[in-house]
Amino acid sequence: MATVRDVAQQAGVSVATVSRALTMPHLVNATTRARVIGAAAELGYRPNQAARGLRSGVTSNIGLVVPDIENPYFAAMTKGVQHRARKGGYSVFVADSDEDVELEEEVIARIAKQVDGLILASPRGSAERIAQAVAGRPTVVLNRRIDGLPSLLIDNAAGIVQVLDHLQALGHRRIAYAASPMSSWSGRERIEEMRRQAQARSGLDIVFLGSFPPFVSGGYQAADLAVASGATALFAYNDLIAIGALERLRHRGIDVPGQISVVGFDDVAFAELTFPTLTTVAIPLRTLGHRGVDALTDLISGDGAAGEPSPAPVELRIRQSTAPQAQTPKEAP
Amino acid sequence: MATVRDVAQQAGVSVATVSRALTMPHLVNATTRARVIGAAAELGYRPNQAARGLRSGVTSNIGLVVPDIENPYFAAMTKGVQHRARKGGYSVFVADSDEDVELEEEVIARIAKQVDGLILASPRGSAERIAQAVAGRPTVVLNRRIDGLPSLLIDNAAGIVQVLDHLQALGHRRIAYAASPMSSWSGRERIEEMRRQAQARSGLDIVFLGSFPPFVSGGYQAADLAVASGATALFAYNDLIAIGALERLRHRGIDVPGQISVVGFDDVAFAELTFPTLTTVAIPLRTLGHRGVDALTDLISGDGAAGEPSPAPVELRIRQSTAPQAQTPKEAP
DNA sequence: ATGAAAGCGCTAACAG
DNA sequence: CTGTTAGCGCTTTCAT
Repeated sequence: MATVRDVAQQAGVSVATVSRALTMPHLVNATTRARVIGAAAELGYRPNQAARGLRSGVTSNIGLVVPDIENPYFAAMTKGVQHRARKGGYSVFVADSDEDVELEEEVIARIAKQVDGLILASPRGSAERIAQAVAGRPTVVLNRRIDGLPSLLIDNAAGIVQVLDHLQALGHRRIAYAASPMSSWSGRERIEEMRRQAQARSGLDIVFLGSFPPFVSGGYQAADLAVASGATALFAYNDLIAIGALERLRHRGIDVPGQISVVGFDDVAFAELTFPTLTTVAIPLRTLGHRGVDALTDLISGDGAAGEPSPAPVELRIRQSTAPQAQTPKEAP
Repeated sequence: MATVRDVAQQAGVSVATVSRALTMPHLVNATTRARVIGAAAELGYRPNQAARGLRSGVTSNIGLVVPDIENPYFAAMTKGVQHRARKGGYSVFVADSDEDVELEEEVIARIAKQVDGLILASPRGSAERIAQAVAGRPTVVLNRRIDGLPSLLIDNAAGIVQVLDHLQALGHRRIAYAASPMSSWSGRERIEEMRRQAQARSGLDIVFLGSFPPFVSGGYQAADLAVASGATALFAYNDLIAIGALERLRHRGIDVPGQISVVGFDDVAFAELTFPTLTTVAIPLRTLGHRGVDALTDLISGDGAAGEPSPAPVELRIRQSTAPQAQTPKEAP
């Protein structure tokens, strides 16, 4: 465990010079700099970030808070954050709150002092309490708006419009929407847009179902209700619900998309591996993670932050789970 | 950002007393303790772990290194680690090495000084260089053996025996094995056991295919080769390959399990959502994460470590992707 | 361009 | 039981 002192001794200079040679190379003579670098390499010296942070206020760490790292939605975001963070020289604390809002504040408090900033991917939980938990730390929020904190949003409304356009074009006139709990920010945003569209579109009958837990299990419930409602298409709050519905419908022997079309939202990794493959709205999850890190570093360095960026575009991925309404019950194309 | 000093002032005691009241409550008078706790709460004081670690050598942080956080296999392990770590009062640095061995050493070096210990879930990469990168830090390795480091293994051999027993009982006599690259430790362990079983079992013909990348894409290749080999069953190194094979076979119109049975390994979350659902060997991934944290804390505190623990048991989960060899090509039961 | 010294927030010795 | 002091490893004035 070599320290600056060891390197200084080895190089025959003071600790201050070692520090300078490593962090502000231009302030030190080329020859001595080389000696220091050499000594550091020889001893396998790695600076102690904690000590560095204590003195300078810069930890080169960021914190990421997710409700469930095993959920492919958050796993993809995390991947994006990790990737960009590494490139920026940051290490990342990942805090999994286990879907527990109380725990979320606790884990935030635990890491807050050890990071330069935080990225929150917390769809649930009270905005005020979250805002208060991060108290002062530079913080970016993903796919949610919290007053006073910069947010990176996605264009939920556009996704919904694309889905409804698609389903209407296929001749569907009665569509079931499987909503998430209203505790979810994007759940609220999506259902509001659905309501708006239900008003705006004539000849379209939207049946609101739920709420359902935004997991595969929620889809089991949603499928039965959708069938009972007489809808010819089921649009789920997210892919997990849609995937659960697919499974339930298969168990019941109801053909998708022959008898009912199914659409998800998010385009998680497995959406193209289901049977039938899932038509869904692709969110740039990895990119959102990238942009989260970028926004955070901007925030930390004080520059940028020139107004909220526009919501990230989404894209409808048409796969096998949707087909024309009148199609005879056979395999999808 | 309240510090000990602020709390001390507020409570009318010295900083040392504040520190004691918070970390060794039994050493301080009940009345003053209450005053300190009160003052701390009032000011919203949270100790700076970095400073604490610098002085005491205890950071209450652990590091977890995975090749790809988005891979459901590692996501599940991570979940287990997170969960247990939180209960133990630890925060966790998660380092995603992006499947890059060089990067792995780099990220380890970056976090090593900020943690009390490391958990490595790195199937690839040179054992020596890894052992050297963690140099001195308490470290536990998951599902891999590295000389000099405590390992938590799983019973790969038992899993393979169970699969082959199962397939033989179903009448399969010619089985293709889709291997992973030999850079993977468990890949080597599994193929060795397959070779051993191929020798030991008479009347069983094992066709070794590959290696294939241990991802869904690898399954596309494996499926075609398995079919061409005349095998009636395909046993894949892991679930991702198996899932890829399932998809490829479906595209080719080859019925599973009617024409060929498919078996995976790992039982990742998605394995029971494929079509047909995947017969596979369940590894207690979450539990492995738990045990990793436990082993690490034992290692840190010096106690325990009484010899290597026995490999974690695995369990064959028979689902729809396997059926008797002679079965007529129709839907699985 | 370099060194000496102070100090980030905290805990561990050492007194009392 | 409590306060004083030193110092973890590092960066940053302040001198020189």
